[in-house]
Amino acid sequence: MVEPELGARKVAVLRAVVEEYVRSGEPVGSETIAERSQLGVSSATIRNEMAALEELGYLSHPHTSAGRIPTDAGYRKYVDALPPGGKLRDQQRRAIAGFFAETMLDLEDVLRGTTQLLSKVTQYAGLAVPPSGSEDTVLRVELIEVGTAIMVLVVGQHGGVEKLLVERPDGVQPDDLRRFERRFADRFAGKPIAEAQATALRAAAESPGAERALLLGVSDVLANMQTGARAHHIVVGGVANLADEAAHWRRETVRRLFEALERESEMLHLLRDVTAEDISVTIGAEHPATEEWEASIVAAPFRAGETALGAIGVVGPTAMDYVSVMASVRAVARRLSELATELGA
Amino acid sequence: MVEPELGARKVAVLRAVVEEYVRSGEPVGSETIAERSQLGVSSATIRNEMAALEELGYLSHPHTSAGRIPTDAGYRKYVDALPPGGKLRDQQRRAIAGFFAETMLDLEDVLRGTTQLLSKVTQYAGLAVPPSGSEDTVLRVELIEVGTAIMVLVVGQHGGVEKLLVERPDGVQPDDLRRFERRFADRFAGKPIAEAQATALRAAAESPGAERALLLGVSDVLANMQTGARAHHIVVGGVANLADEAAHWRRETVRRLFEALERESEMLHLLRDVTAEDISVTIGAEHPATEEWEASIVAAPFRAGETALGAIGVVGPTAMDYVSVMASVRAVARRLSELATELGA
DNA sequence: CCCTAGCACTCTCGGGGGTAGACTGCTAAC
DNA sequence: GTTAGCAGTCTACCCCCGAGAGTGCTAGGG
Repeated sequence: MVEPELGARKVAVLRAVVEEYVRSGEPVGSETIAERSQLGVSSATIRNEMAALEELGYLSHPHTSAGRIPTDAGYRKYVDALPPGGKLRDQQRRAIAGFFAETMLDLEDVLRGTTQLLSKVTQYAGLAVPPSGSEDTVLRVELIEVGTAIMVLVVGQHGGVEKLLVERPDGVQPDDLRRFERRFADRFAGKPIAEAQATALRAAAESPGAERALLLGVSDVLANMQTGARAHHIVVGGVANLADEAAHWRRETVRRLFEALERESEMLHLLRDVTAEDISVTIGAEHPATEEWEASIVAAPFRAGETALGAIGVVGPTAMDYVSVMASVRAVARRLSELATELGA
Repeated sequence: MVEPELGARKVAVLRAVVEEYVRSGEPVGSETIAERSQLGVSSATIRNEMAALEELGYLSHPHTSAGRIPTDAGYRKYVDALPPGGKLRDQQRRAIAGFFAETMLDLEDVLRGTTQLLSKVTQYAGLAVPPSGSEDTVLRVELIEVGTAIMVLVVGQHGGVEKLLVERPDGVQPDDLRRFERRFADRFAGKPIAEAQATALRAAAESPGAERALLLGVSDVLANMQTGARAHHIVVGGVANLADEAAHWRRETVRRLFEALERESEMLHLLRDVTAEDISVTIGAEHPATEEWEASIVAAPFRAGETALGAIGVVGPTAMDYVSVMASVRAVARRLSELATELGA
């Protein structure tokens, strides 16, 4: 694709239009831009620039006598042209600092809180994808009698816990459980989840009845740690903001958005893909998922040390305050990484 | 309060108005009722009855030349007059049976699925309150090294697991942990959560540094099992339906509803209160919470054997299909109780 | 005494028409 | 390259009006 090099003034006009539209929610006219932007040119000049920007596909026109609104491509251009280090408003900075000053030691709680923090700070909805566990290793395997069943419980190196009840195999005694537990410890402890899972499955095939059933249980639990259960869920906070900010969202769009948040899987892919970069912005039609609901997603990964754990982000209308949201997401991701590094070290 | 004894025909008219309004979403006229209900009287008679019902506070009038809509009191009267055993539509029966035919062994997953089932079957949103744990007893206490911290993990008799990371006290060795673990087992195993928590707290006061820190951790975990963490969360499914059915809900109302679902606490009280009865219906202004968002909640408790565990329910507009929703909630609660009884036995 | 037919009355909803206002795009001058 | 000025276009809004829906009331009938 040819990247049309825009003049500095066109960029300035585009920025002014985006920011004014985000602020007011209404199509922006040339007069407004001429007044509010510090460009020192008349509205006629702005009109010419706007016409050019429309030609280039960055702005559009609801109808002849209306002002301009940015297209998805326009938002993209705007975001890409943004100066790298965004500033937080004091209030936001304080909210974020305050949140991370509290001591919280359970990652799940932290993420839940994080989504609420993001939604409070940005006025949109906050998202978080918990660690998938695929980088984790097995720390401990426990077999515990619960009622008539056996609970298979695995603890990961990063403090993740996953459990499953399996039917108690006939004739298994408490002593047997302890014996199995020791055997499992020898076999699995310290191994990466995926490898341990494969081992468990292989071992199950060669083992007699009782141990077989338990090994299958272990395998299931490990499978869940990798891809299932906790890891398949995204954490969402502040969804009420979506129904509100929705002032200029159609009902139907809101409904679709909620459905997607509940289906989780596509949202998950979208956020997982983010893990490679520093911060990523997906705008409207750029992604089949977001196209459907005219939304943008700003997301950033968080890490413990060098290993990527998960991602956090914000969903909002394409007409969102990108500067502020990007700064917030980046700041929260950084703090979260620090916290995770500290915990996991 | 004087209970005005309504004539049978008034009850029939009220029922017809409620059902027609729920079906169509529009104010109902006397003509419509005369045609569709099998009362065999003319619209003029219906008009008289309607005027009387309005006088009694069961119906209201958006404006002079509009039909009637039920008031909250009208819905209440209608619900109370409903014949006890509601019938499920075949499709609903099948969906419910299918859901419970799958083997699921983790209560949390089951509840999550339950809310989605309810929302699918009723077209409103499904709710569930997990067991509070206050009826639970301690099955096992584990101390596990995770990174630089110690994870305190407690398993309850019903298979609930709760954990917390605490900082590792200075100079604690793996052997010490195992020693503490044995001591904790002697002290806490088999005791009710509340009692164990009190014991842990008392013991902490009398113990030296290292053990003290861990006992405090145990106490915190037990406290969470009773009232915190998991128990403070409600499970919600199918919220997208609220933004949809909202066809005749104001945006603002939808937003408030979502906020409440996220705040959780008031919703929780509302549902906890339900635990006493068989099935409970809260309509609009009957409860300060539901008044604000013009919604009704149909809820029922579920039990394992004799002990009440939690509750499930459905939130929807006051103009909901009570017959169908009540039948569904009742059926799901019954199946869920069976399942829980089986698991906990 | 209850029910019903009929009718006058009320009020909303939707469409038509006309206008004010907001922008644009163009042209011509600087 | 920029700007002032102006004609042209399209929407949003207001007002008005008539159709239609539904009520309440009254008078008559079983």
